[in-house]
Amino acid sequence: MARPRSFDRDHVLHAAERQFRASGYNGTSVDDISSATGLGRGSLYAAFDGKHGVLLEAMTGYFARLSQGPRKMLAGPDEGALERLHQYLLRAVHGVPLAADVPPAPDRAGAACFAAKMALEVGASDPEVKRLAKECFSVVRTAVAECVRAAQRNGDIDPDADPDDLAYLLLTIIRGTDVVGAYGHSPARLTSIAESAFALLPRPHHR
Amino acid sequence: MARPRSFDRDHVLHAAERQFRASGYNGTSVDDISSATGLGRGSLYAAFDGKHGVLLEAMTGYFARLSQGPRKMLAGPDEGALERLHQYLLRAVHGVPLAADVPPAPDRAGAACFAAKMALEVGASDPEVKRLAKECFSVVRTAVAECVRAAQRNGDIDPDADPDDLAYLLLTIIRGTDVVGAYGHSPARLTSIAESAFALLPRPHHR
DNA sequence: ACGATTGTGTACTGAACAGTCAGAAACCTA
DNA sequence: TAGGTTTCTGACTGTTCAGTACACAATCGT
Repeated sequence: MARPRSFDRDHVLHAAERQFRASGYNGTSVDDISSATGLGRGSLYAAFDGKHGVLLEAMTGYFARLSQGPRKMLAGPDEGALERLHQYLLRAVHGVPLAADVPPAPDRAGAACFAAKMALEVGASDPEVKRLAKECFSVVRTAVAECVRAAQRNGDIDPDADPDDLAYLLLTIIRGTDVVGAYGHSPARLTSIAESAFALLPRPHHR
Repeated sequence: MARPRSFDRDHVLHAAERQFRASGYNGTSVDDISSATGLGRGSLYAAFDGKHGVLLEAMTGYFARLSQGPRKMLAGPDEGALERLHQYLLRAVHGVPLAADVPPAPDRAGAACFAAKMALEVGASDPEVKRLAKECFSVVRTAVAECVRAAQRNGDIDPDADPDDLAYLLLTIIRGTDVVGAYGHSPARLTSIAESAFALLPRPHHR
């Protein structure tokens, strides 16, 4: 009995995320979002309550998408946990996939953690953004810590090491590649960083 | 025969840097800079050629200031190089000092690498900013690599390890703490990250 | 003390901005 | 096919922005 909406909500949020990534939050105007998504200004305000609403929903969608990665890749039996961590590290340093079907990333700068990027720009004055970014970090860190514990149970990582400490360190490395990868290092170098980090993980003392 | 300028250039750039840090580049208006520095718009344009000029000069000044840190802390004889690296790591994860006389940092979010923050926001469309950020990363990485080599010569780090690989990894960790430290972890956790990273450095095999 | 020269602050301009609104369009039901 | 409801569209508003122009004040050599 009413006109149905003619756009796909997720598709719009995706386009907006790309735009925010490219221009930053304050560097993106509502007209930019309108152009990028194809939505008129009116529809934008009706559906998302303006620019800030678009950001929050885009970040929420990103969070849901991001969470699946580490959870799917890192969960599993104790056996093979170390290798899962290895593979996850190798992938994570190359950025967050923008969609489910594009595993690595076309360019590293555009594949930086969306939450981290927005938090660095406006998080200081935007508690909602700050909170969402914290959640993003938390979900990755928790999944990594759980995988470390699994590897410890399997005897692949030194049982004396604090799994939370290691998870914090690995998360820091992954986020660090967002910064240095975007404006410093080549993909090969990022792989090398991941391999170095993995190689330095504390192994159990033999006997 | 002419009136001398009545403001200290470095002091103005410092205040502008604080403002850019707090609000981001696009989130800072020329009036904001004017208020923060006490300079009128006219003087601002005459001395720095507008907002973008202020940013570039502020980043250049930051770069000069930043460079001194790792160079002073990391250079020295081979003996003690490992411990210098240790101390540098412990300090670096807590941020870049805003001035020479305030060693640690009042709040971690405000002490993130200025170059990294600006590069993440506008680097994609601003080659000058991108270049300055790369230089910042490069000077830290080079100093760290040199210190690693010194520690290797002294027998404190595994001579088979690639010092450049280690330097890239350590730089990534330091930059990563800019992100996670600002919006995730406590200072104590940052110290713990630095200690973990240091502890994992590859030591020489004891015979 | 004077005038040339430079710093300083304010007022102005055209453009871009976020947000609003009224009317046109599309859909389902009847 | 007509009615009612929701979405879409594009134009409009007041505000803010970056950058410029200009008048005034301050300083120094002479």
